[in-house]
Amino acid sequence: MLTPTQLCKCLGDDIRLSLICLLHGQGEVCVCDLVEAMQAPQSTVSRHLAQLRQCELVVARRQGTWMHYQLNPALPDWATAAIQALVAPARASLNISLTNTACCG
Amino acid sequence: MLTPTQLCKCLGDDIRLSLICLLHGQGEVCVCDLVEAMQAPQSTVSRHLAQLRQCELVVARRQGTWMHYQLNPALPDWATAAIQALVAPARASLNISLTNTACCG
DNA sequence: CGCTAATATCCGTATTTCCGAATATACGGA
DNA sequence: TCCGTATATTCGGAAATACGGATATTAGCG
Repeated sequence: MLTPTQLCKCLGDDIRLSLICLLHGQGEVCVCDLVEAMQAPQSTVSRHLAQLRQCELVVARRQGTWMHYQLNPALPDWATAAIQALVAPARASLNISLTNTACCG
Repeated sequence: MLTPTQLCKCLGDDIRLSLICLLHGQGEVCVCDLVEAMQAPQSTVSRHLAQLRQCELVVARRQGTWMHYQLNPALPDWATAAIQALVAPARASLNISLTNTACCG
């Protein structure tokens, strides 16, 4: 079960916090869009996504060869509240933008 | 200036998160009480306090040989909100208790 | 000044985390 | 069944972080 320390550890990294920002309020986003937005190697993004999955911050759905990620809609309230508080200032300080290329269906 | 990533890094450690919980809603607490509550070596607690000071999450006031710590009352709103969201579940998962021995004035 | 108490800092070591190229896996289509 | 695309995992090494005993600093007191 997710603990506050684990949540903070997950969010205490620029790449992971950026991913959370990209997903927040966006519904599902596919990995290729995340990789492009992050300007980081695919393996790096994938590794961080795995970590977010492991903590159950995000959930993934496979559609053919594509994976669609979204924030776990079943997060505990305190986690949702913490993320909510952080997303806006994180977007500002990390320069987040998602150019929805919709590379996939 | 405090960034969301930095805040999360600070809170992403059991000892530091515990210290924040001990200070939250408590006004000033002196180091000896914190060391006792944490059941950790003094140098370890002091090192983590220094880190929290560096990020300006806490502020310290000297009174004679004692140091009194408290949450920085001038934190940005988003940081206050995030901490607020985390403190209750953190107290539960970390088993926090402050036996106010008031070792010092 | 010398002594003691409270706290901070140093420093060598152990542990954790991060990176990204290479490789593996899963899937759809020919 | 073989191929190409999308994504995940592996792995060795680099970098960051944590630890705690020893030591330094600061203050009060006689």
